[in-house]
Parts: sequence; structure tokens; C-alpha cells
Amino acid sequence: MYTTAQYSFFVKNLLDWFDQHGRHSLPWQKSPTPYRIWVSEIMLQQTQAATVIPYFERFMEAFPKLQTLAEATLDDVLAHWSGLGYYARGRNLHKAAQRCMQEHDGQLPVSPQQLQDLPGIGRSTANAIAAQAFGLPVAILDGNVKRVMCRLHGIEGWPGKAAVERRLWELAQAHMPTERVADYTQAIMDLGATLCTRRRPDCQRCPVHHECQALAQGLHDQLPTPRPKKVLPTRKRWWLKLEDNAGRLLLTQRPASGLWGGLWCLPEFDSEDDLLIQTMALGCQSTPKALTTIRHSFSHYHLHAEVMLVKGYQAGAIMDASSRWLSPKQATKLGLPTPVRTVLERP
DNA sequence: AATGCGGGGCG
DNA sequence: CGCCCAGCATT
Repeated sequence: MYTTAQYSFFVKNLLDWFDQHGRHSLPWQKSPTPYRIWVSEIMLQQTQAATVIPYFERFMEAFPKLQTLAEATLDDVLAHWSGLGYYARGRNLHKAAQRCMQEHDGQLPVSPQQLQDLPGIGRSTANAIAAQAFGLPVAILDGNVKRVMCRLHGIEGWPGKAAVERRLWELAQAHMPTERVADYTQAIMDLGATLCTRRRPDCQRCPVHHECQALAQGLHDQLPTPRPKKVLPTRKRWWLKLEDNAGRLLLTQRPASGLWGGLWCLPEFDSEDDLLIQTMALGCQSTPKALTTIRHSFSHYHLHAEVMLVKGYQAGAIMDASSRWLSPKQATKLGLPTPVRTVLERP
């Protein structure tokens, strides 16, 4: 029915470590009913165990059974959720309890698929409940397990990518034993939470470090591959390098706010047509010629500026508060067309 | 203060 | 697939 490993060295080492170092007296571990495990899993989705414990105790006192929860008012449920945050999950918990009353004879369903159909329960949480409450050998894949699998098997690529995530599910399931299913589930989460941490994992103490591919390759602090930075949009602009017949260069000052605020720069246009029209309006005789492309990257976009060159400009009448003629010597010195803070010399 | 993360849900 | 939620840990 499910693909599982034989009782591997991995599982033996992990469970031996868990027996010695794992947590065994969490409130939901004693009398681990499906309902208690479910509530704990939802609470643990968002908060560390130490914080969850008092909330869990109070919640169980107020709503000791699934039926109690289903019959409570939403306000009462949310009041007991108060302080945990993520209230949508409290609402989902309440709604799911009512659905269990209507659709599953007042019980949580056993099958992972039916669990997953309840609000607030995705694939990993469904399997966490099925494994810990019903002993089904179905793997979880939360952030902890993803990290462990990425490192153990040297998986590269961002786990949010579908292909990577599919592979991680396969690996997680392949490690799942058929015995001590609940302990194994708790153990692999504990490993990720306490030793195989996101930063500076404690490989020395790891019970499976001898079979960790990431450690062997020195990649243990580079895996899992972080989410790619959002691809930045590229903005195309046209810059005019206008030289007059004395070799002087026209600069304009950018608006005080915004990108390169107040800096002096070649005149910038949103399109090549704009540039050509404006150039003609200045009385230029020759057609601007593509000189080079400037590439700049900012935090929020890439800029490609096409520099268009006009030489021998004769009209010479351009002068307003935001434009300057720069002497040939200055222009060379500043290494234009990079924007500059000040223009050294008044015309 | 800023950044990155993570489980589920939705379009 | 990408985006969103909204709170936390980490730096």
C-alpha cells in the first residue's frame, strides 16, 4: 500500500537518538487520541512546542472532545486561541470539527486523503495525524523534514519548486519505517528542530551524520537551497550623449526624489522615439547613433540604458535650471555617462 | 529594523 | 505556478 524502507540503519540510529534525547512527555503524547494530536499539530504549525503547551492544556480543558469543539461557538474557540495568532487556523479547526460531526460520525477520518479534505489540513498535517494517531506509515514533509532530506541526500534546488518537492516527498516516504511509526515521525521532526537547524546545524551530535551527503560535501550550511530572489524586471531607458561643437557635454539634473535623486546625468528618455523627437526639437541636424548600453542593477529592477550619441551640436541654446554644459575636460574626468553628484563648474 | 521563512489556501 | 497570509526567529 505504501512504499516504506526496511528497518534501515537510518531509522535505527534516529530512533536510538530519539529514545535518548527526544521529547517524550509532551501533553499530546500522553493519551495520544486523534483529536488531541490533531489540535496539537495545528497549534504546532505556527508556534514552538514550549509556547504551545499552556494553550493546548487550556484548549483541552475547554474543549475536551471533538464534539465539544464542534458545539462551541466560534467566539469561544477564538477566545481560547487568543495569543496564538493565525486565527484563520482556529476558525478552520472549529469548522473541521463541525464537518467531522456531520460527515464522519463525530470522529476524525482515518484516511490521509479524507483528513486532507478538512479545512486547515494539508498533505503533511494529514499524514502527521494519520501516522501519530492511527499508525499509518505515511511520511510528513514539514520544513524540518525538508531540511533533513535536502542535506541527507544532497538535494539542490529550492524545495518550493515542484520537482524538488516531489523528490523530497519520495525520499521522506522511502525512509518511513513500518514499525514505531509515531516515534519515527516525532523523531525526524525533533532532529530538524534541534540539531539539523536552518543555520549552523550541530552535525557533531547528529545521529545520522555519517550518511549525510551535504556534510560529506561541505554543503551542510548551503542546503536547502534558499528561495530564489524574485526576478527583477528590466527597465529600458534611452540616454542622450549630446556634444556640442566645442566638445562640451549636456547634463541634466534628475528630480530631487526618486532614483538617483538630484544627481546629474545624461538626459534620459522613456523610448527611442522620445529621444529622437526631443533631439530634433533641439535643432539637431544629425541622427543620434547607438553608442553603448549601460547596465545597472537596483534592489527592485535592472536598468538597461541605451546611450545615443550626437556630435557637433551647434544650436547651443539649451540652458535651464536643470541642465548644464560640461567642459570636455570635466566630462572625461567624471567618466560619464555615470550619474554624478555635482557639476564642478558653472558654464 | 530588516530579512527570511513556512503550511495551507486560492486564483 | 505564483501569491498571500501574518507572526516568529534570526541577524
